[in-house]
Amino acid sequence: MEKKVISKAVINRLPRYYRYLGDLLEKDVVRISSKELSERMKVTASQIRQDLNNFGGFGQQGYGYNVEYLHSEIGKILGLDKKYNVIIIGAGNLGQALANYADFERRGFFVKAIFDVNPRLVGMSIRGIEIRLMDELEEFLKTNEVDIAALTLPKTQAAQVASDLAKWGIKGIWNFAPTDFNLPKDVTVENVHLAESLMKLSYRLSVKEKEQQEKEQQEKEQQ
Amino acid sequence: MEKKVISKAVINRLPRYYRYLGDLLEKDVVRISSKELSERMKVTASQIRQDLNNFGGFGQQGYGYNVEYLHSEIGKILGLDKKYNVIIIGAGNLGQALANYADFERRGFFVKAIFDVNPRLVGMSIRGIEIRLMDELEEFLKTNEVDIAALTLPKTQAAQVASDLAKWGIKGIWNFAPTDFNLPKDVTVENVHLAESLMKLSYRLSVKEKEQQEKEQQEKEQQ
DNA sequence: TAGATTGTTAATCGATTAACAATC
DNA sequence: TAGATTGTTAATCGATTAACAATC
Repeated sequence: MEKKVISKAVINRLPRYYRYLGDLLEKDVVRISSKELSERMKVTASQIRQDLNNFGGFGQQGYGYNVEYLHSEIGKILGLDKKYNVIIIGAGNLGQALANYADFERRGFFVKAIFDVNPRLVGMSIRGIEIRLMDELEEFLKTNEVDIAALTLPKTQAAQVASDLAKWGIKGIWNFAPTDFNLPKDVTVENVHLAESLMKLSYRLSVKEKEQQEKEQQEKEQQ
Repeated sequence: MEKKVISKAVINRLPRYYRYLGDLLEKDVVRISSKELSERMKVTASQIRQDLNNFGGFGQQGYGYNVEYLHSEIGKILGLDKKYNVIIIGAGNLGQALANYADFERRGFFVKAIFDVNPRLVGMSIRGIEIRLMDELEEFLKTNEVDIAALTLPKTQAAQVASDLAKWGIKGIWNFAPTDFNLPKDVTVENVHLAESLMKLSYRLSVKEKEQQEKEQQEKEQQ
């Protein structure tokens, strides 16, 4: 059996293809060629075709790709044809932001509960989703099938909670805490490190600033 | 002049080095070798040395790296030795979450104002940061030096606001809207696409599920 | 059929890893 | 000095791009 492992670079690009195809679908575009898509997405047509052919031949020679079909196929590849039960751990602003983001439901991600250590928040609910005390987490996981836990809590608590979650059978963690976990390899962790994203921005800003300064310096010297 | 362009892969790793070194610093670790760091970070020692030597020789043969010094040097490379004035556009949950995240200040990012189209929010303030009406944005940018605008608003409004910001001189955009912008190349955009991150997680979960199913299938056949 | 565009192989490019001389 | 570990060159590996035959 062809056990083809798809490279991480390809997988990182798939959601972006999915987004662009979804946008085209909304604009009622029926077909698109790799060339046309490449111009919109600012990648090479070659890369698009190469990427897609990791999963199968979705196009047709002389025609291109059917937008609706390709969108749906990439959705399947990304596992968006399934439903996921999600819990949010940490009812701070970020946790609440995720709970409020109804758009995730459209993709099949349903927030079932929010947990927090703060007893004052207990009983509150966001879009009908109840905030519960952390103490109830283990029991909740016994009686509810949960696919993904989003961790929006302080770094100090994150590691402990993550290993508890792994112990209690959670297989998917969407981690917003600025730390890496050491978990059994059957647990999949996807990190969102906001601080690191911001640092990449400041890196690029300061590189450009330096370039600007050097340019000005050169102009001065030429006088 | 050696105009060495640093590869994107290297830059993506820098904030993670910075985080690990910061953690070591908190634990009062004075020195670390590339080998030891590589074990903690689960990358090769070779990669660490190769990455760092893009920017200079920060280590010492036979000794390793001084944690405090290396941390500080990477901070400078990332532009964290400077201060950045930030505005947040979109006072929804995510915008408020960012405004409340005091930790950014520790890195030199200061939120100066929050803007929203909703007049009801105007006058409210978060951690002393005032929420203002979008109409005031242009004027605000004339009288305040703003380095970075965080865009936490709906996709429908994002593109227009982004091009306004570019027009009004903003050079750094931290974009949380699920869309790409087409801006002059002197504007640096760093994207945080949460939905895409979640899709990567569901991809990996569904690949593992498929593997699991195949395994069970094989076991059945062997009987 | 002629034209267009895919799927796929081959060539190129870049990034990672290995190896080791330099040196603290 | 001997041992350790860097900085850096060379080898390997993987990803991207180019090219084109296949085919709609």
